[in-house]
Formats: sequence, C-alpha cells, structure tokens
Amino acid sequence: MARRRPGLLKRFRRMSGVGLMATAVLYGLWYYQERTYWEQMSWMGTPRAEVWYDWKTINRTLRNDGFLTGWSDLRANPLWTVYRLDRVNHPAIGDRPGHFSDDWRTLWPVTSDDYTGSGYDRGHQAPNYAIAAVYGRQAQLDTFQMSNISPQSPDLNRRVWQRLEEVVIDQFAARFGTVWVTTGPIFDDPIKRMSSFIEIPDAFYKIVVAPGSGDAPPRMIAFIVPQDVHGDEPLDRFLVSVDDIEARTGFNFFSELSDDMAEQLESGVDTRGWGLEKVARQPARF
DNA sequence: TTTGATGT
Repeated sequence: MARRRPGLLKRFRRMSGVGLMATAVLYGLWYYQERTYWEQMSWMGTPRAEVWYDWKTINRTLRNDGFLTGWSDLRANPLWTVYRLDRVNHPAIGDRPGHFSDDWRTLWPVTSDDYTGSGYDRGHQAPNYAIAAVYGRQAQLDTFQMSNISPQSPDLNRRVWQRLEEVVIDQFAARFGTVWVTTGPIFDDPIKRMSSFIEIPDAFYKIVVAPGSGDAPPRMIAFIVPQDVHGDEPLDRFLVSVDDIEARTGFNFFSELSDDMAEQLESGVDTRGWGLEKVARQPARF
C-alpha cells in the first residue's frame, strides 16, 4: 500500500511556518532600525507608560521628518511629541499649507472636518514654525498631519501656547544652542470627547531640556497650561516639575536617566539660567 | 517670521 502524500493541511502548515519566520525576521529588522531612529531622535529615551497595559497611555511611535509622535488610537490624540531644536540664525520658512492632511497611520480616520464647528482649534503639538525653521519643508508639512493635532481652546492655542513656542525657539534654543522638547495633552477624568470621538484634553504639558555639555549639567524647565486660560498670563505662572507631569500623564519621561539624575532634575522647579523672567510677559502675536 | 477659523 502506497504511502499517502502529505495532506494539504500539513503542507500548508509547513509553508506558513516558513512564511511566519520570514515575516518575523523582516519585522525584527524593521523594528531594530526604527528603534535606532527613535534613539537618535530623542534624549534619554522616548516617554514610557508607567503601566504598559493601561489603555489611557498605550501608544504607538510614529516617526516623522524632524519629530516623533506617540499616537493613541483610543484617545485619537498624540499623547507625546518629541523633537530637538537647534539655534537657527536666519530662519526662512515656507507658507502654511492651508489644510491639514489625513494620516493613514492613525487607523481610525481622523480628519480636519472632525474639528469643524467644535469650538476647538486644531492645535499643533510639534510646532509649525520651529520645526520648519530647523528641519525644512517636508518636516513642516509633516506637522500638518492630523496625527500631530490635539483640540486646543483658541485662547490657549493662539495666545499662551503661541507665546510659549515662540520663547522655546527664539529664546531657549538661541540661548543653549540645542534643546529637546517633549510636549502633549493631559486628560483628566471624566473622559470628554468631541462628536467625532476625538478626546478633549484638560491641559497641555511642555518639557524643555538643555542637555548640557562637558561640565555643564542638563537643565529642565516644565509647564502645564490648562485649556481655560485667558491668554495674557505670565508664563511662569504655569511652571511645574517634571514629576508633576508624570503624575498627571502616567508617563515616565527620560527613562534612561539614572535615578540620581532623575531625582535631581525632575523633582523640583529650577528656572535659573533660562532667562524666563525676561520673556514671560511677552504678548501674543495674534 | 512663529496661531488659527470660516466661507466660497
């Protein structure tokens, strides 16, 4: 009696085993390469969720020209944005593109129309001007992807936030040569969403790091700005410690710092060396 | 030279 040839199912299993292995290898190579980019595009690591299985902080890293985004499919917001800014002597940037573009990587479709009539601005997280000034046109266009946008009240977006971003590029980057910025929304309970599912933040944080060099130690300055600002408040009113932001967001920032350095840099508010008092009351442009 | 919305 002749032996039966291997059954279809068995042959399929054998072939798919090879396919799976090839897929795993390719994914591994891709992931390794991505991790290398993330390392280069952040300072002391990208933000890490304190509790990895909490839906509120789960996010995927999206790599853009000039900045990284930690996208949350469940909040339909970028939970964090990380970028390096360098001193630019004579910045000349391109025009605003005039529309915000969909980002297929969001999976859940998030479009500019979702914001229309909501009362909220489409608030850049990685900023248009500073990113364009440092990284050029393609990076500028990348900031107009909807994956870089969070709902911001007009008085926040056009006034306090505009002033803060102006200070970061014009004062801090100019003063230190290079700064690293981490910024994003803060969500308190209860959950509030626009009619389009996009969650509405209660506040926004921004952490600026001057990395130091040689004998100069790193410095950090951090802010939390609530949605319901008036607009002309002095910026130093919003100063907080990085620990405050970690407690309110559930992220661990700069996780590659030693415990000693983290304690030293993140537990308090120390504005010495930033020249903030000179620019804290600068008026908004709009 | 830095933020946006709206209507056509």
